[in-house]
Formats: sequence, structure tokens, C-alpha cells
Amino acid sequence: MTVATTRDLRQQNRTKVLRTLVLSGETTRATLAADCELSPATVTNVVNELIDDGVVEEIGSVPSEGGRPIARLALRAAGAHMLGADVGERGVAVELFDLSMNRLDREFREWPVSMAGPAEIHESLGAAVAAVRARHPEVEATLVGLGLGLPGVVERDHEHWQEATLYAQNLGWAPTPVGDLVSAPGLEVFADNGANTLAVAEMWFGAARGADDAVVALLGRGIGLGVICGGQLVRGALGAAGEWGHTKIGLGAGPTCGCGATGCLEAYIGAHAILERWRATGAQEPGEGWRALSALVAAAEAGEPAAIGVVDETLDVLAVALANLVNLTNPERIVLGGWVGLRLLPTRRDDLTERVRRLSLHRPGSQFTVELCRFEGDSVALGAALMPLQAFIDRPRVRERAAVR
Amino acid sequence: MTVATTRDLRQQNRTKVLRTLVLSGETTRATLAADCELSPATVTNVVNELIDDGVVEEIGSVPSEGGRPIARLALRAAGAHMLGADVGERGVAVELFDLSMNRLDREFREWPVSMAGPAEIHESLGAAVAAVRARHPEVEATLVGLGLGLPGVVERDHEHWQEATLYAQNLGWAPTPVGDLVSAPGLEVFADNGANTLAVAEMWFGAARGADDAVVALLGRGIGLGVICGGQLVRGALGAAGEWGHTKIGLGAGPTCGCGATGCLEAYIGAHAILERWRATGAQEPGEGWRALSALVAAAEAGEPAAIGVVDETLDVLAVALANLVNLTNPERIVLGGWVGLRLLPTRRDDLTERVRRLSLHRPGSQFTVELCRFEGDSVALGAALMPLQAFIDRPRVRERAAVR
DNA sequence: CCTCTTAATCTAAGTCGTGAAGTAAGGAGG
DNA sequence: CCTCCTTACTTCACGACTTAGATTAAGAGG
Repeated sequence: MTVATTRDLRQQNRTKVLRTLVLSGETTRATLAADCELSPATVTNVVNELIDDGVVEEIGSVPSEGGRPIARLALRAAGAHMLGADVGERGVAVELFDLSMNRLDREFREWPVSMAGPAEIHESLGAAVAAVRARHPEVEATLVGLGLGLPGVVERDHEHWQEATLYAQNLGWAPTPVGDLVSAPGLEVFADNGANTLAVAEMWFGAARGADDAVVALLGRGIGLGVICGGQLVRGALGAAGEWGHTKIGLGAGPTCGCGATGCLEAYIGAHAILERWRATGAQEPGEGWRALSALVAAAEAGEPAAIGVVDETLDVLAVALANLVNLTNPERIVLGGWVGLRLLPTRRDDLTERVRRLSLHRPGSQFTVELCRFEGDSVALGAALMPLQAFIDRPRVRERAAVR
Repeated sequence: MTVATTRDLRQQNRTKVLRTLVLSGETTRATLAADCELSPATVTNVVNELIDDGVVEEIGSVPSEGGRPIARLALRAAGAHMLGADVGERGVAVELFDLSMNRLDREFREWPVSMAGPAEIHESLGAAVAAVRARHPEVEATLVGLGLGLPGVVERDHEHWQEATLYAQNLGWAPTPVGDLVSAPGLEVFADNGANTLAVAEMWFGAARGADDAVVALLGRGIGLGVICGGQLVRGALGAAGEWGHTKIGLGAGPTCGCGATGCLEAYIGAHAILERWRATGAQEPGEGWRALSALVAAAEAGEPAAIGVVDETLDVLAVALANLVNLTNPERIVLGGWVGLRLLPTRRDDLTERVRRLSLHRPGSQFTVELCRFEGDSVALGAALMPLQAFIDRPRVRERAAVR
């Protein structure tokens, strides 16, 4: 993103305008000028370019205060299309979005075997992508790329999206180049950790919207995290940042985690650990997963002491971990999601907020709000599709690219 | 830092060149062009401007491979001057730097009373600044500003350096506007937390140099931290980020901290806690501070079991805390300093590295190196002076500023 | 003295954003 | 229907910028 020539300047302004349009959906030229800090003349130029490229259109007008009506500007939804894939525990979901991030199609494939490996991913993912593309031949011309939300650490060199490598340590896979996970002829492929894509989705369109400094935590079987600093996702040196589940919080003591260590956050408040604790109170075997957790929450709401104890304990640990994060990153917003979080927290949000405030330092501790994720679990694919969208937004205008080639 | 007009463009290129010059001290035009990704012509233009402004000078030439000699470019050290202040536990140190960050002068004033408050700071700081300025009347014309490294959270609105407020919760002070801490007529004042300024110093000229993602931890009486992500210090929503000392690592258990909570990192590995543990083993009362710690380290190196145990325990806890940080931010480098760190770690660095690797996840855990701070304790003022330096670098050329006024 | 090599600068051309001036588009009043 | 007014947007002349390529600077070797 180095700006050096006057041409880069134009491209950067184009990016600014396009980004603002994607975020607001619809505006006017004057508003755009104010939001992007550009002169009206520049906005006219850039917008004309965008209209030329079929990315933006005028949709009627709004009466002004006594003068010429204000033209309403909107994205031309069909101007670009993105594919996003959620490679999850049970299968792979591929979704097709237009420029307004409307979901046009979805294809889900369960893994053929219980615990899939790179080979199964390759097959199912390729098939799902092909199926969606076959159903929508009209978008081929405007298809920007395919984003993958993957389970595990996705490592890449700075700025080299391609040549990324997936390390799914907890699934026991060998390091796998992302290129081996999918063959999508003619498509640029982007990849990131699923929690990161979800955090980006919340940042663009969800509960973290507008917050330059936020923390998005996902509570499920595992514990995921995306940290946003200064409007950007923290990726670290090689994109492995945001691994929160194995934060040691019990100092040598505490339950044993799947990773072999003791005192990991996940070993306290991962879904399995929560239910295990409930079981240990003598509750009748409630199984695993969503139903069991629902039963726990219902029992707690019904006033059952054992269940209340388990939930309280979970909130305690979560609050400590969040408070540590608050002290460290001074966020403006904490966003909580994941299926466990979305089941457990709606009724306890204020309680949790209170605990986190109490456990963090006075200053950073008084500056955040706690929100729940806007999107239920299936926004990993949406977030993944935001990677090609970002690339599209950052790209110089279509014609020039064509001319360069 | 929004670039919108062509003028901003020039200024940004100027900034790039100047920054590179400050970092490298001396270069040539061609190297500059490569480093800044600018064309030779642009570099010539910008450099001419800088020479005009008295900030850069040609200092002889290097023979080239058979052709015209290459002109050596260097900063004109006298082109600008900065003041940095370290407001610490024992007193205030004010230092004067030139553009090459040579320290030209230093003035230290102890607090008149044991625990100073805002009023004493105002007096001592003002006197020290005045003394240094009086001794160097020749720098007045090129004095850019005064940077303060303060003990406590410095809060400010995004981009509003002025109007910052100091919250020194642990010193028991009421929130104090930075403007009330110093009167420095005619000087622009910048302020930040001391740990942050030190981290910035290490980032510019010390052990974290060249690392875009790093973590700088300071071990002393308290525990400080500066996190660098993507080449920039993480400040959080209001600049309160990086509070690491009160990270709860003992989950409800653990020693009681000065802040009232239990299990804080500082309560394990703060200087006081370390020495307290040693005392608990029956060691003869060794006092407090540097001498006591030195005695502990010496005893450990001499093979005294109790001392070894205390040091090992300290490293254990530190390793856990660092591993958590590694998982979270995936740094390329960990830099350790503070007087405790600098006494304790030189002989145990590899040991600590090993422990952190073992406790962190495989991927982020295999990508960092551990370094010790280059600057002994007194680099807070240097780091503080980097704030005005940064402002100077980011500023458009002198004449235009004069013209605008 | 000439030629060769490399470094730095200059020149012409092209691009960009801006502010001022001009145009478009509606409403109000006659 | 016409004129005038208001507001929204566009055009244009201008200055500032970068760049590619030509030119000059400065030494080495023959």
C-alpha cells in the first residue's frame, strides 16, 4: 500500500470511495466527499470511473432543500462476485456473494469420513465450488476470487496470500500448502484462519463495525480470537496471531487440555470442559454439543444450583481471560460469538461485562462495551469472501489492469 | 496520515526519505531510491529539498565502480533538536538530542520528597527543561518539541497528542492533564507511557530494530510492555494498551498484588515478589533493589539451591506469560529489558527461550528470537524524544509551514 | 585527447486534485 | 410560460507531482 506516484494516489482514492460505498451501501456524492475527505471534484471523477467500470450506479435521486436533487449512489451488486468457503468440523460450505454481500447461493458438503483430511477437503471443496459456479455461469466474468476460512493456523509471508500453508496442529494434519486444498481453475485463492475471517466479518458488517480497536472471541469446541487494532486484524509476523485457546491461565495447575498442557483457557471453557464439569456435579449424562449445552443453560435458568455453579464458573474464567485481553489491547468493543457463546451469554451479558470491568485495570476497563456476534455461526464463509472483496477494492481500475497484461 | 492531494504525496515521500535516513544514518541517493521504492529523480528532488532545509548534507563521496563517484548523504545532526524526559520513580531526567539522536546533554533532578506528585513533577521537570535550554541557547531555533515518558497510563484521543491525560493509578494520583505536568514555553509537548517510549526506542535503534512484529517487556519493580504490530506500537482505543503487569495468570489463586487482586503477573515476577520469595527461603535479609537482586543472581550462579529455585521459578512464570503473548501476537522478536531483566537474563536467555517455545503453540512458537534490550534503563528519555522526532519527520517542509502561518 | 562507465540531474510529457467558474435541475412567484 | 433562486454537480485552468529518457558530471583507462 505504498503510495509513491500520482497514479497510486488515484487508486487509493478509488479504494477509499469504494470501501465507503461497500460499508454504507448507499450514499451521495457530497456525503462521500465528506466521509473520504476528498473534494467534490475528485469524488465526481472517481465515481465516474466506478460507474464506467460497472461497479457503481445512480439509483434515482433525493429531493434537496430547494435545488437540484441529490443523486443517490449505490453499488451495482452484479459488478463483482466473490466465493467464500467455510471449511469446518462437519463439512465444507461454499457461498457465493455479490458486491453488496448478498448471499446468492450456498452449497454444503459433509465430509465423506468422520474426520476429513486434506484429500477430502480437496475433493469436497472442489466439487462444491464447481457446483456453485455451474449454477451461476453469469457471474464467471465478474468473479474476483475464492476465500477460504480454514481450521488452524494459516501461515504466509507478508503480502503473499498465495503460497500460504495450513497448520492444523490440533487435527493432527501435516502442514499443507493451501494450493493443495483446492483447485479452482481461473480463480485467485485467499486463505485465513476461520476465526480470523469471522472477526473480519464482524468488523465489516457485524457487531465490531466502526470500532477501530476490538476483540472478537469465539467460544465453541475450541476458543478462537481475532484482535483488531487500529482498524486492522492483527496477524503477527506470519499470520499465526490470535491463538487464544491455549493461553495458560492456571499456572501449572488446572485441567489438562487436548494439547497436552495444563491450565489452557480451552480446558476451562471449551464446550467439552464445560459439559464435563456439569457431568461431574452428578447431572445425568447430557451428551455433547449444542443440545447438551442448551440443557445446561436451561437448567441454570431454571435455578438448578449445580448448573448455575457451572455457568458461573465458566463466566469467571472467561472474565479473567477477557480482562487480561482488555489490559493488553485496550479495546473499544468486545464481541463474543461461537455457538457456546451465543447460547450462554445473551442472558448473562451484563453480568459478564461487570466481571470483566472488575478484573481489568480502571482505565482500559471502563472503555469497552460487550456485544454478541451479529452473525450466527455461518459467517465464516462471509468473512472468507471478504478477502477477495478486499482485493477487489484495493485493485486499480479494470481497464488499466487489462491494458497492463 | 491520509494522502489525498499531490502535495501530500510529496510530503509522504519526504517523510519516507527522512525516516530512512534517520534509521540508517548515512546512505547514497541510489540506496535511498531502492529502500524507499522511489525513482532516482524523485530522490534527487526530495534530497535537494532536505538539503535546502538544512536537514541533510553531502559528506564527500565514495568511489564508484569506474564512473562518477557516489555522493554520501548524511543527516545534518544540527538540523533539528529534540528534548526527552524520563519521569521515573526517583526523579526526572531531561535529555537533549540532535537529529542523529546523539545525546547532547542530560539533567537529572531527584524528587524533593520521596513520592512526588504532579506538583513536584511540574517543578522539577520545568526546572530541568529550563536548565538544559539555558545551557544550549543555540538549539532553540531548531527545537522541535519535548517528549515525556510518564509512569502510568497516558490517555488521549486518536491523533490528539495534546490534551492527553495521565492516569497513574498505582501511584494513587488523581487523573492529571499532561498540560499540568510541565510548562515549556514555545515547545510542543508529547507524552506517553514510559514503557511505550522505551519500546519505541528499541524499535527504532535497539534490539527490536527491523522487526515489524515484536514484543518489548520491561521487568523492574513493575512489569511493562510494548507490543509492536506491523511496525507500529499498539496503543488501543485510547492509548491504554500494553498493561501487562496485572495480567491474571494464577486464576483466583496466587500471591496478592499491590493492585489488590491475586495472581497478577507482577505479584509473581515483580522485583519485590522475587526478593520476597528469596527471603522466604531463609536467605539473610538482602534489602531491596538492584543490590539485592544482584546478590540473588550471584548466589544462583554460585550454585546456591535456594537462589536457583527462586530464579527458576521466576523464569517459569515469565515463560508462561511470554508464551501466552507469543500465541496471541505471533512476534518475530521478544525483547526483554528493565533492570531486573537485564540482571537476571543474560546468562539464562537460551533457557528462557527454550521454555517459551515449549509452552507456546508449535507455529508461533518457532518463529521468534529472544533479545535483551540494547539500552540500559535510561532509554525512556530517548524513546520519549522520538515522539517529537517522529513529528518532525512527518511534517511538511519548513518553508511551507512558515508560509502557512 | 578520446572513450567508457556510472551517478546524478534535467526536460518533456503525462497524471492528479483543487478551487473557481459554469451548468444542471428543480421549485417559487408572477 | 417565464424568470429567478437555490442547491448539486461538472468542467476547466492551474499548479504540483512523478517518470522515462536524454543529458551532464566526474572519474578511469588507453
